[in-house]
Amino acid sequence: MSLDQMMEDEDARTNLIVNYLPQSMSQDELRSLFSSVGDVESAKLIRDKVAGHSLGYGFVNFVNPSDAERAISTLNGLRLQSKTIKVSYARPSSDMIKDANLYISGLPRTLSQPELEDMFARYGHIINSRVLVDQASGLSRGVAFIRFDKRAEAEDAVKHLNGHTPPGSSEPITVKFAANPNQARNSQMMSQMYHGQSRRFGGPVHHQAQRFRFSPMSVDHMSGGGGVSGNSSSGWCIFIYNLGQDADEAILWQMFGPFGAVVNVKVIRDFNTNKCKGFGFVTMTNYEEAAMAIHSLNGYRLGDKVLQVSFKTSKGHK
DNA sequence: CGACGGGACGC
DNA sequence: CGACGGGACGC
Repeated sequence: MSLDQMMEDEDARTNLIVNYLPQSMSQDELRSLFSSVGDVESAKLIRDKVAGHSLGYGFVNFVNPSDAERAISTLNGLRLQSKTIKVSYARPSSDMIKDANLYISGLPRTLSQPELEDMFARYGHIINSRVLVDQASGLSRGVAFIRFDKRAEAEDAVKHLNGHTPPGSSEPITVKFAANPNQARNSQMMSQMYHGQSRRFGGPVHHQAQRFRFSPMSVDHMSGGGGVSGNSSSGWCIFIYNLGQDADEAILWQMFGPFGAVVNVKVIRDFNTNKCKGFGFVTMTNYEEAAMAIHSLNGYRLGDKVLQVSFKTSKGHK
């Protein structure tokens, strides 16, 4: 047996994962709480890598397995502020358990959480699941999350159940990997933050040096030809090509926000992998600001790629 | 060298 | 209800 395996076996009986911690709880407070049960070898609060705020969960490794066991029985379900914490054994660390959270939509509104798990259980070990309900009515929204133990199990579930119509239903369900919470939030809420951005992306500076790059419909070439999509009430839709696969909504806000009123941004991702397909859209309210953004950002180098930025062409056209 | 989306992402 | 994968004296 390897040293890694021995240590893993040790950890399996002493290392706990603690979920649903209150936002304000610090790593010291986490350690302190669990020290009331026994000697804590280590306590780690997981934080956002860049922003540094708590992600609401952490790991506590005890010295003695018996204390870890007691911590589960005495602290699991403890109410702290508005939260009820969950204390359970941490699975051995592995990259196979990462990114195993699925997002399911189009579910029958009558489907309960146990029934949902029954549908998915054959593809692997379910760590947790949740059916989202409408706040006002308390009724199912037909949307759920399921976290599998292993990513491969989740992949298997996507493969078999995406597009599948449950017995007694008329509608196929969608099963895909869940976006991470940061990603999901960016599409809403950030519509206020395009003020105060630095000149990192040029900003609405006049007479900026131009980079000449091919763009089928950049403002420079826009005279005759194909229909530029929607002005009207929705604003001006801009097509951004050559984004990297990890591009997110935040980067689009950051790039276009300085040029004016941005009403919407969207990174187009592969349905299953959630990786960017290389392009996205930004809608801006005012033509002049959209034109300035296109003029300035077409040819902009983002990471190792040179962006092509233009008004979106009409649907169905290349 | 690749090229234009589209329901819902946490009660 | 609610953010489940860090860091690890290594290449």
